[in-house]
Order: sequence, then C-alpha cells, then structure tokens
Amino acid sequence: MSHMSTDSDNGSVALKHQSESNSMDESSSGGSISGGDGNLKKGPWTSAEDEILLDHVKKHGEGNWNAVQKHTGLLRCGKSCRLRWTNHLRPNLKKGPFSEEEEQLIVELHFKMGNKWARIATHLPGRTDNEIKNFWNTRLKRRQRAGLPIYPPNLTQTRQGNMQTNELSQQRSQGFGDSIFERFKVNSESVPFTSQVLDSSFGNMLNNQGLGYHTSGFTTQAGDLLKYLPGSETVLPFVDANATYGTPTYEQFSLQERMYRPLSRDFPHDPDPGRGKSVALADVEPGLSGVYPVVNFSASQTQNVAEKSELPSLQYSEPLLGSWPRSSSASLEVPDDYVDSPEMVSTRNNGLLEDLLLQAELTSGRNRAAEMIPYNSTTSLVDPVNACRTNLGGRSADPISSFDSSAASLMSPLLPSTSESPLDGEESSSILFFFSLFLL
DNA sequence: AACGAACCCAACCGCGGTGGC
DNA sequence: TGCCACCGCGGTTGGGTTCGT
Repeated sequence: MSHMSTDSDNGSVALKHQSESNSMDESSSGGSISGGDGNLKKGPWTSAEDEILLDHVKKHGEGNWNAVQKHTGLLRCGKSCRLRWTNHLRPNLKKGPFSEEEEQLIVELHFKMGNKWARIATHLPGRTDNEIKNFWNTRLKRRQRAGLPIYPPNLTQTRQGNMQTNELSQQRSQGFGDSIFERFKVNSESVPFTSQVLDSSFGNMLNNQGLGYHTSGFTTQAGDLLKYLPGSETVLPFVDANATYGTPTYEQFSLQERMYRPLSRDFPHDPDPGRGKSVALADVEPGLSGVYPVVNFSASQTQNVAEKSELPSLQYSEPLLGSWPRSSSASLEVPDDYVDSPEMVSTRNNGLLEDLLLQAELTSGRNRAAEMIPYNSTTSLVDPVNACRTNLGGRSADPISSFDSSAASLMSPLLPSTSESPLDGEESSSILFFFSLFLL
C-alpha cells in the first residue's frame, strides 16, 4: 500500500511534540512514520494517541481535525483523527457483536438503501458505518459461499418473478443498480458485462439465484454501454414487453403517468421531497398507495398490503421516476428511509440545466421524457451522474441529485424507438437540444 | 502441532461535495 | 469564478485471529 497520501488533510505538520509521539509503542502497534508525507504516522492507533485525541476533543470539540495535529502534535492527519474518533473514541459507541435485531435491521435497511453505510448507521445508534460495512461484507461473503440469497425470503418473496431487488440493490449500490441490465440477464451469453460492479464472486452468487449474470468483460464506460442502446430491443427494461423480468407494458406506462403526474406538480416546490411527496401521493392517489403496477404487473401475482409493505423502495425505482411506493415503508418505521430512494429525485433545482429541463418539460405540457426513462439505468450510463448520487450520503437534503433526473431526460434520445416509445418528435427534439447542452 | 484458509476489523485511499477566500 | 482546505462517504487493503485439516 502506498504511503503517499493525496488527501488534502495532510497539511503542514507540527513537530513540536515529535518526541512525545515517538515515545509511543509504535513497534507493538505496527505503526509507521511515513517518510515523504510530513512524518505522519500510519497504522493502528496507540492508547497514548487515543488519549491525546480524546483530550483534544474534550477541549475543542469535534471538527477541525487538522487542528488536532497542530494543537497536540499528534502525528496523524486530520482524516485519521476523525476516523479514529468516529469509529472508536466518540461516546455512546456500542461495542461488541451485533444483536439479532441489529442484524435484521441492517439487512432490511440494506435491502432498501444499498451500500449507504452512513445512512444505515444513522438507524443503528452506537454503530458506525464502518462497522456495518464490515458486517455486511462479511455476511455477504459468507452467504455467497454458502449459496444463500443475500436477503431473507420475507424480503424478497414479493417480487419473485420480477426484478430481483437484492441484486438490484447491490448493483445500484455498487454503481450500476440498474434495470438496464435486466436485458443482459436475458442476453447474458451475447452481452457479457460487469467487471467492476459485479465481481466474479458476486456474479456467481447471482447465478446461484438463477439470474445467469455474466461477470466478465463489461466496461462501465458510457460509450461502451451506449453501444448497446440504440436499436437494441433488449437493453432497456420497458422496451421488451415480453421479457420475463417484469417489463411494463404500454398500459402500465399509462398508469405510471397517472401516478407520476400528481407528484410532478409538487416537485418544483417541495422543500422536503421525501416527506412532502409522500403526503402528496397519498393525498392525490390514495388508491395507488401500496400498489406497484410498474413492476409488479404479473397477472399471476397478487399481493396483499402487508407483503407490499416489505418491498424495498429501490425495487420500483427504475421504471418510474417519481412514483415511489411511499406507503410501503411501514416495516421499518424509519421516517427518512426514503432519503436514498430514487423517488427522491428532486426537482429542487440545483443548477441551470435542471431548471432548463424542468421548464422545458413543464412548458411542453407533457413532462414525460424523464419519467419514461428508468432512473437508474440512465444514471449508470453516465458515470459522473452516478458519482453524484453515490456521494450524497447524508449530507444533502437532496440525496438524489436532480442531475440524475436531468440525465434521465438527456439520455432518452438514446432509447430505442419502438411503438411503445413514449417520446414523440417534439419531445425528442427538445431533449436532444438539452442533451447537446449537457455535452457542452 | 503446523499450516493454510477463512474471518474479522481497523485503517487507509480516492473521490466528490461544500464553503471560505 | 476558480482555487483550496476541509470533510464525509464508500471501497479496499492488510494484519491479527480463529477455524479446519
């Protein structure tokens, strides 16, 4: 591992307490003094270092982690100090193995949120994101090896025959998360994919679940992905109405529109997209609450409300922008579970492009382009877009960047033109225009 | 007892967002 | 407007421990 840190946390180094730090039991800790990086120490923390850090936080509070180094002479970069404090020293940390309830909660939350460790951690007081991440990775590996599904049946049973939410979750959380690859399941022989997202072991696990993913030789580059878009009837999930994995029909799109429109009214003015839209949906379309026509359209499949309440939010993200099943979160009773949900695609515009897009959509009176694009599909086509989302974490009140929805619109000209295409010429033209803007 | 594999977990790294200048 | 420092997040690594043969 490189000892060269590129992190800007490594500022000037105060060496006034060099001797103090050097007196620490570095030999036993395996720590080292990095050479070319301001003599910052790496490796395990010693108890003496912990004390210094604790003392500093007591005096100065959290934050300004680089100041720790300056004030105390601790030969640790600010980032390392923050990590140590967050994961080990801060009060009310819960140590020890996860309880059964905690484990169950983690599984459920991961089912809903994917690898949003920080967000998951907010639901487990005293637990850190790192802890949860480690737990999950270990669990994943274990279950994978045992040939067990990632999620328990009670979480997944309601979408058998549809999009496998756990894979979707995993894909999404690892950067794809996209129904676009549903078609690759069908054409897995001809369209190999995933090297970076679905590693071979995970791919094997998917195969164990009968998904038939191929895990070699797929690049995440948008250009390569786009090669498959135009003219390919099997790339986008809603294009092939005969697909096995729950492809919405045209009629279902109509229903999507019904669901979406009331929401769209609220989008531009919604100060709190999560809760606000939830209310809006329930108010406007109570009959749709808990009904998931977009994905769960299998005629042979009926679901009761209880089942639906267990469905993961992300399961429905792809086909219908802004039509999240908001009433389906009862199982967790966590008010901000939706924050990471794709329905949180916000039209609270953060940028000019989003303004333009929104305005264009509104003035066109159709407002259909974005909603017709599988949200995650588009975001994974454009890496920067996905990057925007993956780094939102808990810091932003707008967890799913409006950039995503913009990208969704922007990518729509790339959709195959079929009889079921929601785009007419006028829409396509305006979208092409904005796509050009985007490229600029 | 020895060895390797698997597991666990702390720490690091790179990246992106944010805010101040 | 651009630069920079700071911060937080998610992915990854590496070392210690436990387990199985």
